[in-house]
Amino acid sequence: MPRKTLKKPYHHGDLRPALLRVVGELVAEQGIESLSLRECARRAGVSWSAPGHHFGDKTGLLTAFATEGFGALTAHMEKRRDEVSSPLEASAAVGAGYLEFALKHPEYFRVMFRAEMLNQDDPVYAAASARAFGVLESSMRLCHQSLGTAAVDEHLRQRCLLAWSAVHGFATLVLEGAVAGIGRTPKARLKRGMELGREVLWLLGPALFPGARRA
Amino acid sequence: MPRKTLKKPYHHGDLRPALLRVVGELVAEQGIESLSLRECARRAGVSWSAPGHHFGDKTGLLTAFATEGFGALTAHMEKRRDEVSSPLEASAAVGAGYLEFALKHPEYFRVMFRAEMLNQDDPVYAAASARAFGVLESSMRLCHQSLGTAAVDEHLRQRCLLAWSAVHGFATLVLEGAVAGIGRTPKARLKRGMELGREVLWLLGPALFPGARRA
DNA sequence: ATGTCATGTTGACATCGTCAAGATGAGGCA
DNA sequence: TGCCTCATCTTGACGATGTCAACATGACAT
Repeated sequence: MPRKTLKKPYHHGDLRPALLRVVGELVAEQGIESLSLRECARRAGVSWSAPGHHFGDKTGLLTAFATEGFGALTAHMEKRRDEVSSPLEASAAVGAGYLEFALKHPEYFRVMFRAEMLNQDDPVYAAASARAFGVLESSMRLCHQSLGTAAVDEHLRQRCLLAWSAVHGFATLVLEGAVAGIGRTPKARLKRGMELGREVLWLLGPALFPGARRA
Repeated sequence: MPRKTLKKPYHHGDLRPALLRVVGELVAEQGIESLSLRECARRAGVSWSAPGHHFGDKTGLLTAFATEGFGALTAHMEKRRDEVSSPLEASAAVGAGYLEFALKHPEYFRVMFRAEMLNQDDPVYAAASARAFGVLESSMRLCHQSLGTAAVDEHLRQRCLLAWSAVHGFATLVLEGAVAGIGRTPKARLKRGMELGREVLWLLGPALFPGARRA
């Protein structure tokens, strides 16, 4: 069976992934608020209620898209982590990777944390988001072990939460246009956001790794 | 003319503030996504398109509501700041006040930063949000001056951004249900969120005030 | 070949945001 | 007082949306 035919066949053949791709396109082009199931269906070349059969409802579609986003975020952080050698560099790379992903793929990032539009009880979603947080946590634990600073840090969870909060908050504020002097185009946001972000997050060092000397 | 009459008069008499109050109620009860102008109008006891005459469109209404929220946030942080004596306590109080406001008034907080639903070019909105950030910035500047640590800190802006990012990120993650072990009811979120938040934000000390010794 | 069932379509309905046109009445001005 | 003006509110209308039920198609197993 051909993947693409000129005469449109009754069955799309690959609708589910196609719809997820379309969601990304539309959110990137026009934002989330104006996203509609019918427009997704139109762009996918399919009738207006076809998405319902694959995702149940709008919440289901966005939950699936967010889940995909968490997978991509996890992969991106792991990739950045594996590009450096020392555990301390790895932690920094994971944090920078988180920010980089948010600024490079705002269409994912903006959906991933919009609880009201998602079904957070979906076990696949929950697992994907937990895995992403796990990358951050494991890199920090490894860092503390390697540094010898409190191999069992009673505050490890708090430090992870602090790191996550800082990087997530910075990304959110930049994406929502709350940080002055960044620019509004995605390109400007990525460039200036990463520059400023590295400076800001670098200051976190003494809070996250109290025992380590500054590099 | 009586403020409230049993027979509803043709003119509401106080519709603008009434609608803003209704927005807060509805967002608190049912979230933002399901908020509709028509339901606001219904609850205000007014016809479905009356809001348009006061706020233009939905974006205008939400922008006005968000502006009100920034005013309330500013007042709350200033109140908490003025309850303590030392500059360092004041900075901590401002940060805790930010978090407390977010958890106590999620109906405001969730709207205030939803850029896509707002008209960020509105000068009143921009001024209100700038004033809120100003409270945080001035308290930190005062703190550094008082501590004598780099009366002119070249990294002051970055440190402000770090503080803002951390407290904003933590509040956001808690509100979006991303932090495990907090609970989902507003009451539980407020209690556990503030407890955990104080612990987490406390760790920021060395990053924000490198010269100061821990209290 | 036959039947089953996932996949996709069509029709219908309530609701929504927004605009234009009309109704109401409070307050200024004679 | 009587009239006029204009901000305020109502009503009517329109296209768009999410969701459901009923129906059509055709891939695949038997």
